[in-house]
Amino acid sequence: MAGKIRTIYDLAELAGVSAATVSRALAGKNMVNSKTSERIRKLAEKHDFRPSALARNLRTKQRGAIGVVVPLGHDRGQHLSDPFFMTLIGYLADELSERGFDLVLSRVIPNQDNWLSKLIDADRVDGFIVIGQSDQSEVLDRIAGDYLPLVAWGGFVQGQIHCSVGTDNYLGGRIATQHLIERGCRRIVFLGNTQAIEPSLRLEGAKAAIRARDDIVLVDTPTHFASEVSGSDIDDFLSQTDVRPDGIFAASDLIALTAIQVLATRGISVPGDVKVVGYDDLYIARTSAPPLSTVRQNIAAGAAHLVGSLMKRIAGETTGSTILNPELIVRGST
Amino acid sequence: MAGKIRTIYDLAELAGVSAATVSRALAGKNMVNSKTSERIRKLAEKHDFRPSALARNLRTKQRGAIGVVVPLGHDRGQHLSDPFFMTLIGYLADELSERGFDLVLSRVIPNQDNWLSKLIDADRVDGFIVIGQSDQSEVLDRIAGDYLPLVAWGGFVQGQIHCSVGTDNYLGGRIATQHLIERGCRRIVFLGNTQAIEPSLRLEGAKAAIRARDDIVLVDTPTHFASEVSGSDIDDFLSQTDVRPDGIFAASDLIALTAIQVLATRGISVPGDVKVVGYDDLYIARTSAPPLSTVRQNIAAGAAHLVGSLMKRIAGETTGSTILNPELIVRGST
DNA sequence: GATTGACTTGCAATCGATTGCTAATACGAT
DNA sequence: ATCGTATTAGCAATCGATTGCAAGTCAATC
Repeated sequence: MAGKIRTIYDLAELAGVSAATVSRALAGKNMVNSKTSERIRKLAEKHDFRPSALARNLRTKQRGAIGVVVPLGHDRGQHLSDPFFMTLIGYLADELSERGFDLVLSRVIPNQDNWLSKLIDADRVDGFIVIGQSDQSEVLDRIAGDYLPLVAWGGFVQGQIHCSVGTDNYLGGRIATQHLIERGCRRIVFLGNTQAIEPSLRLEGAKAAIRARDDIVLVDTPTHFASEVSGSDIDDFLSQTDVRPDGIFAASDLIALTAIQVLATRGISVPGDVKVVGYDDLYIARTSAPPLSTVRQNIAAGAAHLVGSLMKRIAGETTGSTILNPELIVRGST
Repeated sequence: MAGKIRTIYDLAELAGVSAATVSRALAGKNMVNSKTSERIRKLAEKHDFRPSALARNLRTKQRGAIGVVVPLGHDRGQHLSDPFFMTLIGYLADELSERGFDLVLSRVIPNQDNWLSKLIDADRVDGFIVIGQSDQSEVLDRIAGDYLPLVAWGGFVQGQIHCSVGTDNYLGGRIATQHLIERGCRRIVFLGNTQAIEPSLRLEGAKAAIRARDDIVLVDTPTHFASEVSGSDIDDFLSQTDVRPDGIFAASDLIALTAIQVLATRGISVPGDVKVVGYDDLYIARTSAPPLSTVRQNIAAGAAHLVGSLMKRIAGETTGSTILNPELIVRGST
């Protein structure tokens, strides 16, 4: 009975009009008489009929979906569970569904240069949001010339062609380090993997903060850190270095918390012996012991900008990159 | 030049055959002459042409995508960033893309009973994986009669109609509690929100573990705990209760770690004064201080079973629920 | 009474594949 | 030379919408 209505033709027959009219009525075009339109709408509601999105997409060449892609190598560990990415994806899901788009999630292992072209050719989505460009900036730049609807989260570097949204990592690194200096730190260690663009910018900022001071030592990152820095990495590093740090600037909250744990096992107190500042201001930063001082990235705002820019690009406009301001949040660890 | 090939008709013209032949050659049907087929394949490769998935889907009524849906209320906090779910989603992404399916992520606020029907009616995917059924078990059961391709992660209860994959929460709760008892705990607190099915089963298991013993007290969960239990919730609870616990069984690693932090601020040592056991065995359980004893859920295996069952159901078979064995992992917190 | 124009509606082409059926060709067997 | 049987290829319908264009209705205007 009620299950009979599958297509607009069925509904058209039921309503005694043509499929074209049904299509227009359901699409809310004011081209049709308001009474007819209303009647059709009621009927559709009653049989809870929804026109096939697929057929519409074929005709209109719109997909109604956005690809969210996280490039990560298997050799780099299980990245997709990174709480920062996940929080961002959560907000993206909200923003996109509000605008009627599905979110198609892909994780790719960028071992071939054409991973992005392949995704684009598959033609299943209207545009892409790339999260965590890591070291794939050239790939993005190469594509950006031909393919408009693509926006990336992450660091901005002078001269880049693709559109990115992110916080000012350089500034974030600087204010974090300045904060440590103000708290009296003189031997500062930076923990993070500088192969990815964002951490390396944060390190640059940190260097800038100590530039004018010759009483302060910044210990550079050993670049062999995996992007998911583990406790033993940090432990090894602290054993090797002859500088006993009194301040740690970590490139993420996760690294910072790991560092605090490692310090605890060595009997070093935070913030007594060493002060620690993180990056991101995730939920876990608030609940840790001690609560973590950190550089806040406004993830909700970031998601809104990513989607906003992408929508403009889908509409054919070009957009510039967006750089949000990071904000220092001072808590118990410094 | 190279950009001219958009449809199989273009390619057909180029190859001097009909579109039907191109379609069959590209689909790998052995109905076409192998030389013709090879030639067409080469040509497609050269112009890197891929037939429109959309048009195919319209014709074949297959979508090539799976909906992964996380039901959560806004009033229940930002659930999507729950590290357990996210780890699971990561594995699901792998399993699905291996089988050529896209992963369409939706978070829904189940404030209307028809959230699932709406998703199904939208007809954009071949099937659904529901993660974290929480209190929506009836909704799933109601749908399960009519709609085959749906599998849920989570607890299994006798008599349920829908297909679920999960660990034996009852058993997990029992072995966790037995472990605490063996370690000498006599006043045990369960922390978790028993409105959701999984935690409530874990609590049942815990009760079973102490049933035979009358020298042991189990303090029930206050049900007003939000599903994302916060530190202050736990703090409040510990203040209210007159039983000073010597063992805590937390319904998730996250809750367990939060509890350990709260205890630390009260000057209570773990595992000295109180022993704590968590649930899930996430990455964070290994790196916490002290490392967390916990009940391990094999997430990778779970993802494989979810996708496996779903594929069978898409093919028209029915499948029973899968119950994986939880495993106690003993670390420093007990 | 004819013309105009604003509103509505329907016809039919189109998006880009897939596939049942038919037709043509080749090859071996009788 | 004829027939039977595989092979191989093409025609045309189909999936379920959208939309440009044409046509019809009806009231207002000249």
